[in-house]
Amino acid sequence: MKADLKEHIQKIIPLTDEEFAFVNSHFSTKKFKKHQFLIQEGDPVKYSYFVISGLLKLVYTDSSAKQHIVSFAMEDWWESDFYAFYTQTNATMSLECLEDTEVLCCTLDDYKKLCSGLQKMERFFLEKATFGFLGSQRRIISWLTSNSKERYEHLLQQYPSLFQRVPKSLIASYLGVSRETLSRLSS
Amino acid sequence: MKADLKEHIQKIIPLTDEEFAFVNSHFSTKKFKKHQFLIQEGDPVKYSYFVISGLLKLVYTDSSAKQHIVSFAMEDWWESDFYAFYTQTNATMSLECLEDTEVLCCTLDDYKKLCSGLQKMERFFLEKATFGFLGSQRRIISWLTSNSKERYEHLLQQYPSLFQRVPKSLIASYLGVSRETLSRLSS
DNA sequence: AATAATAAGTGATGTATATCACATCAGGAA
DNA sequence: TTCCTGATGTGATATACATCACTTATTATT
Repeated sequence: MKADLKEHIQKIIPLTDEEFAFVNSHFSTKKFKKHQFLIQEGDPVKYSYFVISGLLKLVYTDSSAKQHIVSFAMEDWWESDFYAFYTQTNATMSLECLEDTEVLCCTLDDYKKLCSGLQKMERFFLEKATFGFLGSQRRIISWLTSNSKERYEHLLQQYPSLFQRVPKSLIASYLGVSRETLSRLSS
Repeated sequence: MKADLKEHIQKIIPLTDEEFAFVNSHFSTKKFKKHQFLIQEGDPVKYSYFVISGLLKLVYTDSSAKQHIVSFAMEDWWESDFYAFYTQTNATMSLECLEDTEVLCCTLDDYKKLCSGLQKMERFFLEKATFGFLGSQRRIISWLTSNSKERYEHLLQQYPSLFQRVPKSLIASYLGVSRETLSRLSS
């Protein structure tokens, strides 16, 4: 299972077995069932998660109790309420399983030790953060330049598997349109 | 002028004079006049920029030649077409002066040397990338949860000075509404 | 198997926003 | 000055999308 993490890191930076043992010691494994919460809005955020298997949704609930999908997290993705995690404040979002899910967990303390103890890991996280930023920027550009139908088709093309795994109402919420509109777009 | 950079870095990580001299040696200074381009769509992106004074717009031009403001960059901000910069590909966006602007320039090569040569700088850039990501995520959430008027008011409250410095048509483009709609919102 | 809950499609209607057209005003260049 | 360009406001109209209401199909629960 933890072999997944090693491979994931190696895509960016090669690690010796010894180095990986060090990395490994900063993670713990947890399993969750569908519908379980890894993070609940209002609670402290203890971990940053690396998804080994399964699927999660990161949800922001607005003042009128409407839920918005901020992101999905599938195999090989990192997810958390990162703002709350880094600043050690309470969660403003929730993280919930859409399928049975297995994750590796890393506390902020372990994250910092990992970065200080092994410069390669700081490099690794820098690369992750950079491309995370670029991904968000692309999503913003897609908002600015495309209509709902184009955004829908772009997502379909980028993550076809997602459409097999989650109800369309959640896809709609991620795209920022109503489920009725999404239904009409796809027909 | 370069004192600005030192102060900016020190907000995150203290540097000795010697360390700062090392950092400094990886930047060059450039000045641009209003309407000049730092990056032109289609050209290679040689630098990542730190804004000392002035104001820039990062613009994405869509297939129907319509311009969209991806971001503004003011004093103390880092800006570039980061995807093109990191991957050394050609720019898909342009970066243009809205005012006379002075910047510090860093090549990808120097960026890498900075990170390898001084772990503090890798830490610094990791923090910048992380909070850059979080900023973009907040902007996405604001898209998902708010209407145009709310997004307008939120921006006004967050960056009141921007409204003194740029025409409202550009604010509209940043918010993703037409300039006519923005005009009606603000009245 | 029976019942309930969730997912998905679709019509009718209202609303926010884009688009087009035009008027006004300010600042810079000849 | 006079001319031009860019910025801003505002009416009229078109359009994309949300919302509400209802139906049908699928999946989960007892």
